[in-house]
Amino acid sequence: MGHFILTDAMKIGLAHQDRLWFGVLVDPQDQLAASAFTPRLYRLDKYLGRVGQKLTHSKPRRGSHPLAEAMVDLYRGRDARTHVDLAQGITSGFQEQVYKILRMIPRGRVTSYGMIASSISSGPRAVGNAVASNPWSLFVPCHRVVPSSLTVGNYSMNDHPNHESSIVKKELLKREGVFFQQDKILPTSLWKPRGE
DNA sequence: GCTTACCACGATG
DNA sequence: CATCGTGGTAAGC
Repeated sequence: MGHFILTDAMKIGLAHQDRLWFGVLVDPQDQLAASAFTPRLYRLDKYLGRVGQKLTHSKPRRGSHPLAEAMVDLYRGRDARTHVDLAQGITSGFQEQVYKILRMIPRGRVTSYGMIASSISSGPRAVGNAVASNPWSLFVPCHRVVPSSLTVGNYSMNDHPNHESSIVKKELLKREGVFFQQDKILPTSLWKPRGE
């Protein structure tokens, strides 16, 4: 039986965004099965509930969990924990390859879909697909992937990508120390994955 | 099983 | 701006 943990509403200091909900799904071995944050509570419920249902066949419950706190810390730009146990075997092999690279992107830096693709001999759209279905929001930093144009690009937050989400992505990157000039990221902040 | 439509992309003109 | 190539997925036969 798994745990579906939902944290309290958070108020955060963005101009266009006055609150966010954070939640994590933790398996019986205390490994992180999924994490999500969104302005719409029902989306969080829906997403984490669905993953939980698939994984555990049991009703998740609400409560508190240190990982949820860690998630909020990450959101606020603090590096709470250096290591988090991620549940294994819930993503495809290709996704694993991509997520492994995401976890190497240093704080304060970004990389591009295309650069990841060439480092694993794949295509940028395929990488986009994988990045978009990252189950471990914030813990696996998919927000550090941007288009080759060095604009912030899209971010879905378990919804269709939209403007609000892109603002969140941009604020996250700024807080992590990525350099912007207007809406463009400076090339200094670009990090290149090592080839295979 | 196979086919197709859909994409958080990229290169080109 | 438009268009096309592209690889991986999931949903539909």
